[in-house]
Amino acid sequence: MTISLKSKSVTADEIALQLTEAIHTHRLQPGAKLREDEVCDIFQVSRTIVRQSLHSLQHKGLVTILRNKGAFVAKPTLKEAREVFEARSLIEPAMARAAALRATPQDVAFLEEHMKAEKDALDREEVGEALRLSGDFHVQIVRIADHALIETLLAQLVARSALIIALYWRRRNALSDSSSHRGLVNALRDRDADGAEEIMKGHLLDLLMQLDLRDGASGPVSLKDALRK
Amino acid sequence: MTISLKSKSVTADEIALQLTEAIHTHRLQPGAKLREDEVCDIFQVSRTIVRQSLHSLQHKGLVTILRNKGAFVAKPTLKEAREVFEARSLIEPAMARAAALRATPQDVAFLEEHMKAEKDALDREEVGEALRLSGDFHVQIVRIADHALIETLLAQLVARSALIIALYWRRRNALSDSSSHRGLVNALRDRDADGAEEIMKGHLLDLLMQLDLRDGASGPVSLKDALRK
DNA sequence: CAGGCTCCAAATGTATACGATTTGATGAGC
DNA sequence: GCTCATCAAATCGTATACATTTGGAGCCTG
Repeated sequence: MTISLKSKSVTADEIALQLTEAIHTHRLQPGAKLREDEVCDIFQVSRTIVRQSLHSLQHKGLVTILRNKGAFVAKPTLKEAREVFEARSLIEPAMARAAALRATPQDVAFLEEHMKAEKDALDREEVGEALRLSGDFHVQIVRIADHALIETLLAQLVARSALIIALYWRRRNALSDSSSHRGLVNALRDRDADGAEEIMKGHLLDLLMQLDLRDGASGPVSLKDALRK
Repeated sequence: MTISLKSKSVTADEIALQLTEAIHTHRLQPGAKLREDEVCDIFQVSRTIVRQSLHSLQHKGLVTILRNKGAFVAKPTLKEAREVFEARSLIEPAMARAAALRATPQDVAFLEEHMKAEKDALDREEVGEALRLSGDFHVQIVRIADHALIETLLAQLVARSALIIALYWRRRNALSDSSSHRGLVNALRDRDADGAEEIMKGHLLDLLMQLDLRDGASGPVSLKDALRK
């Protein structure tokens, strides 16, 4: 979190992070164009850096780059959306099980704090922050399971999930149903591997079931406005 | 293989492909340094393009880039190696099941051809090509399962697997044990979902069991020699 | 002679300049 | 009035020049 004071040193990662946040909080909607020069002006860096950011986000699946056309916030199809949650369903239950077998009291305390922060964000009606924390909860489970590769991998899937929620979610407030997270923390505390696995499995199935076919298209957004806070 | 004759039109992807092949065939060993200028000379392109390639390979997990230090062929730790195969064990059995339910006669014929090509490569003692085909077989299963996201994902894991084999394999020729692949194709042909899933599970477990703790370090290799064919 | 310091060459990081492609508008022709 | 060719502005792709960092050679010093 050390943000350099020298204004010149805005790194590609920082730009990617801010763009990611804008996407997660729906200030940047799927399909929005990300013109290189515009991003340059906003962050006061050269196109070299901006291009690094955009390519990085493309790898994470948040941005689609079309040669000679430009970069756009990714707009997952319904099939891609299902695939993301199917992939998570393959991975996360096993991670929940492993986490239950490894979780220390410190880990459980950390998750408790995490859930509290999520609830607070919801109470303050900071939906974007709540969404981010809700996704990060799943990543933290994998961290406790001590599986660095899948942690990286799931972070990407979670990032895409936020995008998908923007497009295909039936009822936005459904994500505030934190009973599954509560149950998971309890299972981890009790070293209940089977329980943790089952809860995670059901939780992800719930999420998948709430995907909807409605057309998620909506008007474009000014990039500059989206990044202003 | 095809080194473009028009010196101007070597793309970043082509360079990444050739480097990947050199890594897979162990002509470039884990830890080898990839100096930007050197790669520039070899392919006659600017550093811009080379940097794109190296970053792309970093994302795939084949190359590690250290800031202000340079790019190196990745050298997975034993833990990372195990994680790769654990991740595959979570994903691939389910894909084998899905593939068994969807495989057309054309798909089965394609896999038969694929296995034959692999056997031919082994007969010709083209170990690198055989290794590549053996890995690609797994990716093709996912393609048949019609899961684009996991197909991309597994392709990366398979690429890393080749690296791991270079470092941690107990007996190189073990990969020539193609009976599991044979069994998989049969299961797909017979629409035997349970069988396909079980075979894949066992196959990956076999692979994991053959990882060895021996130190995989070895001397550096000349980059130019590694790319000459 | 060991230790460390300065300075320089080499390699990477970043910005800018130039060229190629796309796009949207304009206007001629049907 | 509509269609299509043409062109200019906008935008992206690539190469190159400049800045920064690193690692080590060589020298000084204790």
